[in-house]
Order: sequence, then C-alpha cells, then structure tokens
Amino acid sequence: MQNYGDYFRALREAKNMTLREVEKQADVSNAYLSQLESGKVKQPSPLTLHKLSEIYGVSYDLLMEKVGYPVTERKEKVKSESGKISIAYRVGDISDDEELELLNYLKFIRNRKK
Amino acid sequence: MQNYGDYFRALREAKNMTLREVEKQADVSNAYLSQLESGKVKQPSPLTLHKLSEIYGVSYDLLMEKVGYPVTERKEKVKSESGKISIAYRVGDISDDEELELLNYLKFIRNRKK
DNA sequence: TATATTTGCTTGCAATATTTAGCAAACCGA
DNA sequence: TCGGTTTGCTAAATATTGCAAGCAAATATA
Repeated sequence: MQNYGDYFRALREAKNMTLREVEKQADVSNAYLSQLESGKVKQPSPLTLHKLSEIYGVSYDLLMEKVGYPVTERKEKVKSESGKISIAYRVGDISDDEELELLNYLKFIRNRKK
Repeated sequence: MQNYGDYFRALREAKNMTLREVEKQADVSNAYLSQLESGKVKQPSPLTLHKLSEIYGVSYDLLMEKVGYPVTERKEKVKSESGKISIAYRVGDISDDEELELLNYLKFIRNRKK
C-alpha cells in the first residue's frame, strides 16, 4: 500500500477518536499522527505501530506489513489476511481499497445516529 | 540486550565472512555493518535485520527481539466464532447490525463499478 | 456577540539510520 | 622490496523519524 495514511485515518475515525486522544493513549504526538495520516511519513517505527495496533484493535503484524516492513513468514496467506479473515471467509478476499471503504462506511454508520 | 554488536560480529565470523562480503549479499554498506558490530547503532531497521537474518541463518523474529522491537504476539486467540463475522479483530467490537450493514455495503461496492 | 476550547495541521529542530568517500594497517604475489 | 589488494574503520553527508511549539478554523460556552 503506497499511501497508508488514509488507512490510519480511517482506523482512527472508525473509533471516533481525535488526534489528541490517540496522542494521550499511545504517547505519540498529535503532530506526528497528523503527518502519518496525511502521507508525510514513510515508515513509522515498529514501536509506534505496536502502540497504534493496540489502540485501534488491529494486529501488529498487519500494520508492519502495511507500511512495508518484512514480515515473519508463517502461513503467508493467513497472515496477510489476518484482519479480514472472517469476512474473507464468507464473501471472498477483500482488497485494500474495499477495506478502506468499509472502514469509512463503519465510521459513517456510527456517527449518523448522533 | 544492550550490546548486540558483539552478537552480530559473532554471527558474521561464524560464517567466515568479511564485512564486504556481507555488504554485497545484503546490500548494506560495510561502513554501517562496522558501526553495527561496534555498538554504534541503536536500532537497525527491520529491513536490514531481515537481510542479515537470511545471510546468517537466524530467525528474523529473533533479531527483531534482540534489538528491542516489539515482538509479534502469537498466542492471540482467534476471536471469530463459527460463522460470526469479526471485523472486531480490527476495529473493536461491532454489533450484528453493523456487521450486516458492512456486508451489504461491500456488496454495493462490488456491484457499483461498470 | 464575544471568549474559550478543541481540532487538525505546519514549521523548525534534535536524534539517528544509513551511505559515500577515504584512511591505515595487514596481506600478497612478483 | 614494492605496488596492489583486502580489511576494518571513521568522518562527513543525507534522509527520516518523531517532537515541541504554535497557528487557524471550527465549535462550544458565556
């Protein structure tokens, strides 16, 4: 994924969190988070990814792979799909683009009732 | 491990390789390898570790852990019960209603084009 | 309306990963 | 002995991560 900034933004918004909320929980500056989401960061450190993975509830491996780090080779298929495994199980593989749209739609769902 | 420089040097010497041989195979400068082995580098990048792990025949995970990166949790249990779609793994718990909407939206996405 | 707070963002800045260039000592064949 | 090569190393330069500070627009509150 070349521009994973949108992906991180979608994750945060799906949780309805502000940059400063994530800043507090992850101990990562909102400034840096902003740059990350706007595509100005190439490869955030594994430590940063680990913190974000816990807050957003996604797997650390998935984020590592997303930003282009080598990933431990074990069950290549299952690993790369670890986050989408259940949906894939029912409706087939989900592309990165589709995944992003789904996350954005989830955010929409959660906000429309307010 | 605070001084893993010695560890990297031991790995290389165990294989009877020179800095420049490793440089060629890993595409990492001999200068940097020298600094790495003398403890002047704090955290070599995952990509560099991956290359070295292949040349030295040790596991990528081991090197990642050695230099202090967060390690991937493996004992995580798969939360998706049979038939139950679980994006929860990614974005936290989602309700049955949300799940249904996401699936419908996915279908919409896939039929939308052309 | 006016003031205060929130929110996303940009701008320098420090730290550090990694490279290029090159040095000095050891090694090696003629 | 001697010119060439190998080997490990250092210094300077470049690139990127991540932060502190602060700004502008939106939003909340009086």
